[in-house]
Amino acid sequence: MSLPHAILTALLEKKSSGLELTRRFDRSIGYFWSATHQQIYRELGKLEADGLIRALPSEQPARGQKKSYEVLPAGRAELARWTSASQDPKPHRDALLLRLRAAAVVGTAGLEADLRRHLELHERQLAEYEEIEERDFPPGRDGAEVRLRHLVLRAGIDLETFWTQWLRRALADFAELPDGGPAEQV
Amino acid sequence: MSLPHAILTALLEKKSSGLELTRRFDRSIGYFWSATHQQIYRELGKLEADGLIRALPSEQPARGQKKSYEVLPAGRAELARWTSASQDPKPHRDALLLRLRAAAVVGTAGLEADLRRHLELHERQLAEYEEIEERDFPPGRDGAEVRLRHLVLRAGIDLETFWTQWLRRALADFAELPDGGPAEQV
DNA sequence: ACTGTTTATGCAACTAGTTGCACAAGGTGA
DNA sequence: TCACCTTGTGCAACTAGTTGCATAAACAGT
Repeated sequence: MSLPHAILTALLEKKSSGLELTRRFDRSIGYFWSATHQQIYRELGKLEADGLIRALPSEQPARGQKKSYEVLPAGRAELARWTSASQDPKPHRDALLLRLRAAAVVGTAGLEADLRRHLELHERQLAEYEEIEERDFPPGRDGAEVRLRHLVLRAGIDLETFWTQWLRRALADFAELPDGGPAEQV
Repeated sequence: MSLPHAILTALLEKKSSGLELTRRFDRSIGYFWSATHQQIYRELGKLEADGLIRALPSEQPARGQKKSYEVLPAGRAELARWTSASQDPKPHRDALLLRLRAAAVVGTAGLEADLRRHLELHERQLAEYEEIEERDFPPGRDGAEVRLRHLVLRAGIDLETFWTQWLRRALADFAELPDGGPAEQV
């Protein structure tokens, strides 16, 4: 139940249309809360109906016509409420770890190539984060807002660092395993 | 679409009833693929209908009567197929990171207490993983199956280590921030 | 006997996210 | 000027996961 809050945050950072939001979700917010454009448009409709945001009255709202939104005071209040409310962490689900556990019983055949592919994806993501860090967070004392955003980026960098290291270890382990793995014994 | 495969894996490790599966999801598989008992029973029904598992014919199947399942050859084949097939990583969603980003625009009031609570939860989880490692994976050369399972546990340990360190850094940063944060400026 | 608790199975309704597609406006090139 | 591509908005159906509750047997206490 956090997509509306992700949208409120993005809109507070900058008033945007649906498509602009979609683009920013692909680059920034979406790194830790992804959403498709269909979700975003649906949610914008709900948020507007609930009086948390409103469309900027600049242009006539027609299909194929850009429509920008801004956050209303009620929206900011709701976001502040949600941010400060205590929340339990949601259980994670990670298909790759599950597949490794499955490989322990049905064999590792074919898995190594995909581990390699995942390693590449995580390396690329890590490089992207590090570029953002270099560009947007040069060393030096910053205000609270910048430091908080930097903290979030650090989480992304450290997570990708973890994954690349773990995947490298996994691949090294695979190299020592008998070909095909446990399935041989079946 | 991985709950069926999580169940197949768990059943291959050990034939179980719905409740036994539920318990094991709470302790072990569930660390990276959680599921409620309702989900598990529903999925067991589907897997049986699809001919991937079957109920052990020992006892009469009545409500309130334990019913154990085992994996059929078709189920093992499907799990092997799924494990070796290439899969894209699913986009993550992390409410805590989103809240931090929101806090950058609406203020950090109330957030610190919850960060502290999350830190405690992750410390507890880390301790639990380390206990499991000590108990189930004593040092020494192991077979492929044990090494794969250890690798999965290492991922859990490293992830929890990341979170505890990141949260400690976040709390240290908070201590230096002006009280309440950016909301002050509003 | 009867009350309550634990173990065990399961259905139904709801919420959130995904996938596939449709529609409209404006620009580009043949 | 017609066919096609891009930009922008949006609906509908589907899939996966969550929440709330119902049912039944076994057992323990009184």
